[in-house]
Amino acid sequence: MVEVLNLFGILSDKTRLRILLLLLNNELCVCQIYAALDMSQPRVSRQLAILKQSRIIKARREGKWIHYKIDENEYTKHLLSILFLLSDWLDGDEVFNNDKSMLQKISSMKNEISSCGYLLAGGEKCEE
Amino acid sequence: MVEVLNLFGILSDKTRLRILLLLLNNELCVCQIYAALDMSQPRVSRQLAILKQSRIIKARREGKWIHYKIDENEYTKHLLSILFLLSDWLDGDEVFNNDKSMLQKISSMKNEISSCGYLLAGGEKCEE
DNA sequence: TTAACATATGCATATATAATTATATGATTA
DNA sequence: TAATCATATAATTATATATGCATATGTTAA
Repeated sequence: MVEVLNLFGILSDKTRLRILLLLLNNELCVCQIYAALDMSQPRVSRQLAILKQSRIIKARREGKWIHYKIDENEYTKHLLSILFLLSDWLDGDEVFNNDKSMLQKISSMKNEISSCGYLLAGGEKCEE
Repeated sequence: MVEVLNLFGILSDKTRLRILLLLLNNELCVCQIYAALDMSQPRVSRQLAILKQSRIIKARREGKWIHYKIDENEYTKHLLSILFLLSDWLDGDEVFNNDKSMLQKISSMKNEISSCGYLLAGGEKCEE
């Protein structure tokens, strides 16, 4: 029962839930996630660390970037069933839809994302 | 998305999850719940109040007793799908199975349950 | 090797929430 | 009406956890 409770604890946080819904069909780097969610980088990284420690997601380094995706194991098998129900339930949800369309826009960008403005139009540098 | 998050928050507490799993197929009075879970009455009542306020369960008074059952509405439709997945996932879980067999034992008792000992063999009075 | 960049993490703080104990409420029965 | 019983709730305390800010780590490029 501990596993179940832990899973629901994971899913009861808005940041984590939004991250997982983004990762449901995609492998993404940290910058794409915080840009899509319009959140600070530490905020996203902290939750990614929690998800990783619970063996819900897996990291893969590629140069400067670290990509995350859902780790497929016995535990996440159940998670995926739940997320599947959810994507149905959330159909029409404003936050959910907005996250998805944001992701769409930036799916091919990585270099254009900056940690100070989250998503800079033309890849400008941060102003200090 | 708020509803979804609230639901997962509800399900991430062990006391509440165990209560909901008991109520999945039964209407029960408070005393049966705290006896089956071997918990104090206030502890159970507090969580029942939270579940009721979230419109997950419904109360029905019958004399001295108050019976609770899952409130069937648009919201709990999704909850039930999840609980259904869960009862499968938890198959073999010790706490889950123990709760169920405890409930079995006391399903026909109500007068034999006392708030001081939770479940008294022959309906004795509490000793002060 | 230095600068720039992507990501992670330590610390401090704020907030939420569960449990216990004691007591209140409301119904029944003597 | 008084006593008893089932349940609810208030107050306190303890604990967990999310976030922001600052900074550390590790990689690439100049």
